[in-house]
Amino acid sequence: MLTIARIKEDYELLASRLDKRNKDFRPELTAVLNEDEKRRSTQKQLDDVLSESNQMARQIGELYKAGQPAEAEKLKIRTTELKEAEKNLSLELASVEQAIGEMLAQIPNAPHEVVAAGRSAEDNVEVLRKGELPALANDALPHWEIAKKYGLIDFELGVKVTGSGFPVYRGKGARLQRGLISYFLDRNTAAGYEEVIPPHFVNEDSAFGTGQLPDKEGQMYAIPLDGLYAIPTAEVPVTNLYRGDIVRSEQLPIKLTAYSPCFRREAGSYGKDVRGLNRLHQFDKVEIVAIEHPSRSYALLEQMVAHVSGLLDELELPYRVLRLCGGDMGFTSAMTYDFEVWSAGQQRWLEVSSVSNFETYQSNRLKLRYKEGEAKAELCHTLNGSSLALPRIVAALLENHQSSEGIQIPKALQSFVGFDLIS
RNA sequence: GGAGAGAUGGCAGAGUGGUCGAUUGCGGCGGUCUUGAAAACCGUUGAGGGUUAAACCUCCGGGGGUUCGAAUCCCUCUCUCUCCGCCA
Repeated sequence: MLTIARIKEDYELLASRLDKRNKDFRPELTAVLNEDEKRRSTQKQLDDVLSESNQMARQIGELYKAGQPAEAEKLKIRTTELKEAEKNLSLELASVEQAIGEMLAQIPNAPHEVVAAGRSAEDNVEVLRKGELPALANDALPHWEIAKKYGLIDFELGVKVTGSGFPVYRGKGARLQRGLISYFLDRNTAAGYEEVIPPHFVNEDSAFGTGQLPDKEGQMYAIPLDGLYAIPTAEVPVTNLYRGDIVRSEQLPIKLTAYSPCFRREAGSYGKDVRGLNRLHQFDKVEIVAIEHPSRSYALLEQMVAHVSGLLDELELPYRVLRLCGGDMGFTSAMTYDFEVWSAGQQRWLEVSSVSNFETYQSNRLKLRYKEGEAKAELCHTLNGSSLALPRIVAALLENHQSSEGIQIPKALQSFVGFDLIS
């Protein structure tokens, strides 16, 4: 969430940045400030009442000690009034605070200065394009046909066991998954990310901390009996490792990487976009998460983008990098780069990674701060990105690297999967 | 799943109704001493709200209650530990 202090100080700047999202948030921002005025005055009234109560309690104690219970009883009449006032003011304060919280939750992050204003994916800015689009034979297949032909993935079996969107990987298909996960993790740790294995379920506090709750509740699988949610991405448990912490500035940046299965309900998805591996309810992903000092977070974002680019280079996949426009960016992000690989069998671009800087939007919810010297604790910046999401990478590998001999495995991957050809 | 114990500041650990936001130790920071370091000694050291600054208010796992007054008493939830049972 945005902080009230920042809304107050940088009102016009924030409002104009938010304009990039193609909506005027001035009414919302103003409402928050008004409500905050109310909060402060209520708080003040309550504090005064509490202050008087504390004084009276002290006096009463002293009177009892001095053997003057009659005097003490007299004072108690006033404390009864104070208690009533305290009760009312507390309720009022709680409701004002709740209102502020709900209002702030409705306001997305303010896009960074360089982010283009825009309405939809049409307005995204391509910042990099790399690799040759392969010229495939006329009988080239989409990945779901290839997966079937070589017995790599069984979608029907997944339907029987669980439901659609839960594929079963077999043989070299399964081995390819495992190899890719190892490959990504090794490359990430070599780049300075600490490997972690997080829980695959999180509690409500964690889901709120990274912004899945309340807005995306319907997108997560829930286990109401235990108050848990299946993670939609490792970002959630990994970022929440530091929820509520105050780290010392020397510890920054904190860089973490984690493999996890990801679970998404994808309610409302249908059609050719969800064919094969394009969109699944369960998929594997290796994530990178970073916590950084505000002054260096954008430099780190660029590093993360370069790192992910390096992976795609090694996988010999043609790709492009887009800086999302305000209208296409996620609710919590200040700047996002999307990576799309070319799917030769489908003749379309597939998103395989999204690398974002959330600035203080997440850390404000997480109460994740750093302390520099003796200065007051300040909010950290949080970043994350996929490095990488497996299914569409697999789709692109199968489609782009197909030939009459079979599927050629890129050199960088061969030692991880243990073979160089699927045939 | 059954029985018991517990949850206090970065850590350890006092505190069982009235100047307790909290004794003390360790750690951290600053200083004295030293060529430098260690040791010793002195000082300092939680977070949030609020204020020009102060005053002031809140926080002793979460929530509720008793009381003029709660870290301390009661209820409840969560979590941790010990023992038993079960088990990858």
